[in-house]
Amino acid sequence: MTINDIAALTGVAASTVSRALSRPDRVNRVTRERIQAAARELNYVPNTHARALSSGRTETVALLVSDATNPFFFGLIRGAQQQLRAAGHALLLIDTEDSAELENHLLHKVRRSVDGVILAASRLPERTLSVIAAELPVVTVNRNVPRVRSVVIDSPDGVMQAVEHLVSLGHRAIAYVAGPPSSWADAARWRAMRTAMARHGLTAARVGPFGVSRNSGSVAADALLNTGATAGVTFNDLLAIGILRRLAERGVDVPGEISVVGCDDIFGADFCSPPLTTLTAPIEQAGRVAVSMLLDHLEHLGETASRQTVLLPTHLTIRQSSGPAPRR
Amino acid sequence: MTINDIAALTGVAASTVSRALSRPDRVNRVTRERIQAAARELNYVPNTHARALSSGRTETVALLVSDATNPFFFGLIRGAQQQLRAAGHALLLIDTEDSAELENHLLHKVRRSVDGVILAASRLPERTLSVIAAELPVVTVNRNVPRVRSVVIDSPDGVMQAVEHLVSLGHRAIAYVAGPPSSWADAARWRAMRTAMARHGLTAARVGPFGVSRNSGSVAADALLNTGATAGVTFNDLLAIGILRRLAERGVDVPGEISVVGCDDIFGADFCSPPLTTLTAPIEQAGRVAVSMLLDHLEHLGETASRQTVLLPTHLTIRQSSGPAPRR
DNA sequence: AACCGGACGGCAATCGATTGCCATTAATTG
DNA sequence: CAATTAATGGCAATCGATTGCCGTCCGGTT
Repeated sequence: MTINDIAALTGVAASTVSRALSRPDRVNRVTRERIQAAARELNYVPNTHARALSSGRTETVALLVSDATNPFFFGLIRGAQQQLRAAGHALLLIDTEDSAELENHLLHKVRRSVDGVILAASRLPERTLSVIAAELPVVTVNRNVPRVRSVVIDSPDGVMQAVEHLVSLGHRAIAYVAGPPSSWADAARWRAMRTAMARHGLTAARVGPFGVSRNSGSVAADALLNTGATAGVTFNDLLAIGILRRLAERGVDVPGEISVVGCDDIFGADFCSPPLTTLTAPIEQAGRVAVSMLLDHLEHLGETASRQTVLLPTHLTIRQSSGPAPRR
Repeated sequence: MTINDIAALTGVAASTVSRALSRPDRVNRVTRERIQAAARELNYVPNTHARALSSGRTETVALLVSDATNPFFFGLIRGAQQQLRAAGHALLLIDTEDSAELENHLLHKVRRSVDGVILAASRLPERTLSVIAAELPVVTVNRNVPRVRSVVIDSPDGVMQAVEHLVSLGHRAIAYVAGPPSSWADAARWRAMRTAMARHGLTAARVGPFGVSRNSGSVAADALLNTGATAGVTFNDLLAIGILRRLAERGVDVPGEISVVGCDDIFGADFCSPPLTTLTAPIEQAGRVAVSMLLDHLEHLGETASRQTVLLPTHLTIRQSSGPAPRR
């Protein structure tokens, strides 16, 4: 089942078999068809590693996520996987465990064994990222670095919508519940939050940073209550759901006493209790777009990129975790 | 940054470098250390593909899931990923889109590029599975095939617990909400359900099969109500959560009018409303164990396996979706 | 002194495909 | 009709590591 077996069987040279299979126009129709028939017959599958070794193309893309258990990434993985399969590429999934060091280490390790990488929620400093992008095709998700192509979900815009929503409901004291300090998205959201608040002559409170797990939600909920805010916008839904649970435990009525707005609209946001008002992000699409950009880039290496950054819109999905500000 | 560069730099043959790095005891201490130092210096990372080509070992394992969006698999992916990283192996994630054909096709495709595969929720017939297992190290999850090692989550036992639970609450008419017909686990659960019911002189109703998505939950809920059952045990939590939503829409009180028990205890099962009574499965552990078994098998190829099947216990986690049977 | 065996390291084949280059043949053209 | 060009397919090098085999050196035996 190697190219040589087929060559022997059809009485041509191995190189011809190779061509018949990968550059069909380079070989005569009848020869080609004979070869292809034989290949099909023998159930031939080219050896990925041999191909990679000689051609340099691996047909494999690595997707680095900071935490494989975070439902946010499920959509991303799904989208990426879909698009990659359509292109006949494989998906190497890598969990960086939220550590910049590990991320860097693993990146170096796979550098030579993939065609490119997608960095979802990279924790790497901008400089490192630039270096890596120079030696390996990279697409980042939710992370903007000069000269590195990226797909970013426009949650800052969404955060503004969220603030408008809350302000229109009479909220004046609104807090931002922060996520990981090394998260670019976190910084962007906080910035947007302050801007939006300022527009109404208000200033946003801020609590955190918190880890992005439901457990951190307990601490976050308590901190949120301490600010005296009547509404909180959280870094992501996981945190928000955790907060909701803690508030329920403490007997705090949501949205009666406090409103909570999440971010991402992950699996579960629509059926937690109360269902979460959140910024719906096109996560799966982000995964698909990231792959498309990467593959596109791979095909036109050397050419100047048409578009370096794709901004995906979000919208506020209002459910039952947000409501009118309580009367004082 | 190849083995040859290091060889040139240290003035030894490439073969010596290779040995110094992979079979340290085959080379003199001082030579070895000189080489290792140089390797570290140059930030050398062996080329995966070259290594795979000559040695046959790829240090890569494929994980095939039937649907990457199903939260059940998240835990599995996570567990597998963890264990693989610990062993320095890579994870190739493959989504078979619930199609036996595609699964088979993709398996053949990756056959030569991985050391082994983990089949989570395989849709393949037993015969095909046997054939594949003969030519490639395989570990299945939740699927029992002779001569193929596997880790199975003992949900049949859990189903019995669930039935006991429901019967003790006064339920007599209990229905099983079935999943995909090609799912081995589904068959096993249904069997367990009938056995458990029979023990009490009862017979279980059965509705389905349904696809495993929340949307199928709507249809399933209606079908479930039609049976007149006062309780339903579902193939999995995703379905159960979908059912819960539909029941809420229709104004049916859970557990007042009907009890619902899920299976797996996925993310979300604890915070849907009402929180779902379900069979808690050690999913992440299953992923870890599957990888361990596979790696272990790889190390002792040829030897007779110590244990072919690992059975992981489940337990019933009682939440608020199950309660006393309604009075008639 | 002759011999033996182990430690060490080099040589070269090998894994399976890709690809630049060249030879052959056929077709086109002035 | 000679000559240029295009189509086709083979040869052999190459990618980067691994590994079986062999030679050399050295210390220890008898």
